[in-house]
Amino acid sequence: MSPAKTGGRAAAPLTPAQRSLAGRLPFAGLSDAQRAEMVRAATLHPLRTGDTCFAQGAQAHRFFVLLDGALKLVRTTDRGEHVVLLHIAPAQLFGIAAAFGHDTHHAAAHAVTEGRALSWPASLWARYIRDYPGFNAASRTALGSRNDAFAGRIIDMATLPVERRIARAIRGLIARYGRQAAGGIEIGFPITRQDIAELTGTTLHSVSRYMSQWQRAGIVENHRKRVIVRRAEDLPV
Amino acid sequence: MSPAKTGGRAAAPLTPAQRSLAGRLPFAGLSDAQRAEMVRAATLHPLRTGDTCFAQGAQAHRFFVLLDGALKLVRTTDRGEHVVLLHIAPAQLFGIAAAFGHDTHHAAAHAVTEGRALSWPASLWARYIRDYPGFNAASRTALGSRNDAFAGRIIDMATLPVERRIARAIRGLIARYGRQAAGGIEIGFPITRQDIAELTGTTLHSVSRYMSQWQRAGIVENHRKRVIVRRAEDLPV
DNA sequence: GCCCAAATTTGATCTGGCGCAAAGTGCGGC
DNA sequence: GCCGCACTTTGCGCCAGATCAAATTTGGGC
Repeated sequence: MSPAKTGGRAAAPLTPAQRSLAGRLPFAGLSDAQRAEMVRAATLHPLRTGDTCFAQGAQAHRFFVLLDGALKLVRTTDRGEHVVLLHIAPAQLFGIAAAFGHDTHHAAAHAVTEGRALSWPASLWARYIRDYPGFNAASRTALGSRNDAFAGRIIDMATLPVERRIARAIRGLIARYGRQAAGGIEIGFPITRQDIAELTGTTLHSVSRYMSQWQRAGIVENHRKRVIVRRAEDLPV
Repeated sequence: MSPAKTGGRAAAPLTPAQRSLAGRLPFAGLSDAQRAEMVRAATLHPLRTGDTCFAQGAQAHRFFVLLDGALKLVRTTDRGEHVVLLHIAPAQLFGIAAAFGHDTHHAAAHAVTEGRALSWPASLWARYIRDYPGFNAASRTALGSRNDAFAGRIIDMATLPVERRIARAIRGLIARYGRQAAGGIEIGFPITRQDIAELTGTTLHSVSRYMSQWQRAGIVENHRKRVIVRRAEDLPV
């Protein structure tokens, strides 16, 4: 009945920084003691743009939650091609090889903005799943929404021509990471044409071509590593 | 402490048929009483080839486990194109909209062989997840392996030419549903060129062309709705 | 054993988008 | 403020694979 029995004796009170983190754990239904326990077990990772949280193929020693910022999960093929599988938004779990029954990470995690993440030793995964319903639910949500996203990607790649795939990818990024900008909504982190190509399974050339076309039509505004969408409703389909 | 309190009074003993089903529930760590309870709550669905377990967009009243046979999950786009998202093998959960937080099924489930499935009311999902660790684990496994499969598909579609996608799809089907046949291993259910096209995001014409090529090279043997692989190691990459 | 619908094969043509090449351009660093 | 690099744009030729069109095969139903 008492899950917070990690140490026999009473734990030291949380520092103010830890207390702040405890309040930001995106797991519902945890008691204060449980939040405290999780924060004590966690490591805080400040992330700068471009940082690698973990590499593809690395031992999955830890699993993560993103607190702030954004990152991308990238899988590299044996022939060196990069595919962006997913972008991670704050409050989402990532690096959860344990959930797939893997002992290595099958993709690399790269920060695309500065931000912060928390991580825990993989050995705690099963315990949190078992003892903390909110954590169990969060892990399930993570898997469920990834499934949705992946299924959508498969449909898109199987049925849509490149132009519309790019349009949908940009719409998706705007929906999840959009922020107000002069004259429209912009994707909330620096993103290159190459990145968009890796996200849509095409080449940076095609991405550039279609986006230039849209810019001429006044639908988007292109800058180096920035995309501002002026009229999302006019992006193809 | 006593989870099997569904009815106040003692439940009737299981019929032999029910007892047999109870033994086949693919959830580890259930007590006999729990197995009995699940079987009593379940509906048995005999499936004939071509049967629809549920349609895309239907209310997700129930979730399922496949006992025997095989089925495919198909999503149809707004423009009427079919994409095969996944094949389901025995012991796998499917129709688990609840796991994604959906209240409708986002794909149709069609039997590709005769077989049997069990289903439960969706209202029991949360209870089983909470009370039956083996069920919780199975649901997690289902989501995890789907994630893996989907991620693989995305990588393939983003980086491989059609011929190699078809080859990989056939390899995958052989690995999961292969059975001994005269002169090689065959895919364990009837499958058309069109089906393979919907599984690889291409056209039946391209599938037919490449498979004919492989047949001329003695790598496969093609029949109507049947594929026998003679030398899997010679399928492209 | 015949008939027919469904599945498959194959040919001919067309084109979206890739590969290659080269010229522009914005931006961080010094 | 200038330099250089990374990112971006654009043109051009080409080809994998889609589309269009038909002929051919297959096996189940009667």
